[in-house]
Amino acid sequence: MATRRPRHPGAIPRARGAHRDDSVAAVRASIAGYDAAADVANVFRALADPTRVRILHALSIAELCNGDLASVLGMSESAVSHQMRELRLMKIVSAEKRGRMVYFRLTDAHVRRIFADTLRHVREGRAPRPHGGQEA
Amino acid sequence: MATRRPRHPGAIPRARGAHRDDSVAAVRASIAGYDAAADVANVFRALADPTRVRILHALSIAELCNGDLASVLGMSESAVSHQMRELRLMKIVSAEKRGRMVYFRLTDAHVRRIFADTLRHVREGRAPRPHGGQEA
DNA sequence: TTGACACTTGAACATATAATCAACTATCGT
DNA sequence: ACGATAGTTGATTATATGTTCAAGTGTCAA
Repeated sequence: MATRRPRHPGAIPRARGAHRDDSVAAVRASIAGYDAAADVANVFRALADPTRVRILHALSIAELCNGDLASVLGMSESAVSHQMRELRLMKIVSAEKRGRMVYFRLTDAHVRRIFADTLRHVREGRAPRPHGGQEA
Repeated sequence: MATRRPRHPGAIPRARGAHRDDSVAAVRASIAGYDAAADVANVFRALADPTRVRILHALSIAELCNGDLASVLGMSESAVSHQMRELRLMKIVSAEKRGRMVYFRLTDAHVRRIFADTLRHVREGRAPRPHGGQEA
C-alpha cells in the first residue's frame, strides 16, 4: 500500500478534521521538491558516532593533529584517521598540513552551533542519560 | 598504543609548537569530564537516516499521523512506526494520541534549529553528495 | 459483539559501519 | 641516502541498522 489514505474517524470530507487533509496536501507538495534528505542525513551520520563526537569535542577546545587526537582519545592513529576522513568529507572539520603534521579544526561556527544545540538538547533531559554529565 | 604521545618535529620542550602541548593538556583535562558523547551521538544517530530526515521535514510543515506519514513518504506504516519509535525515544518528536490516531510533531524549537542549521550547512555547499566531491 | 481501522511489535534478512592490522606515502633530521 | 616520524589507505571482521512480513494491541462504528 504505497499510497493508503487514512480515513479519519469523522470521515466527513472537510468536517472536524478537515484541516488535516489540507496539511497532508501541503506536506505532499513540499516533500516533492525536497531532495536534500540524503545530504542532510549524511551530515548527521558523520556526527552519529561517540568517537567522532569526542573528536569534535576535543577540536572545539583546540586545534589538534591526528596523533594528538589518538593520544587524547586513547585510540589508534589509524582509527582516528579513518574518522577524520569522514568528517573532512562532510566539511565538518578542516585540515591544514604543516610539515609532516596535519592539524584539524572545526570548519566553522555553524558546526559549533549544531554541536552545541544538540548537547543542550541532551542536557535538557531530552535524551536518555547514562549518568549526569559534565561539560567543558 | 593506548597513549602514544606524538613527538613533534622540533621536539624542543616549548619551541615552535610549544603551545601545542598546553592545548593537548587542556583537551585531555576536558575530555576526562566529558561523558555526554554517547548521548549526543545517539541524538545525531536518530537524525542520520534519509527516511527520518524526510519525516522531520514533513513534520516541520504540519502535525501528521502515522498513516499520513506513510502515505506522504510512500512507505509502509510499519516502517514509519519503527522510525517514529526511535525519534520518540530521542525526544525529537512528540506523540499525542487522539482516538485511534497518533499525531506526531517536532518536540520543540530546539529540534527545528538543529535541523535548520544542518540544512543550511548542506545548502552552503559544505556537504557533498553521498559519494561526490573530493577536496583538499 | 463483530469487523474494520490505526498503529505497534518481534523476527529475519540484507546492507552499512567502525575498529584492527598491514602496507603504503610523505616529511624531516642526520 | 638512510631511518624515523606522521598520516593515509585497503582488506577484513564483528556489530549495528532499516525494511519487510506476520502477528499483535487498542479504538471506533454498526
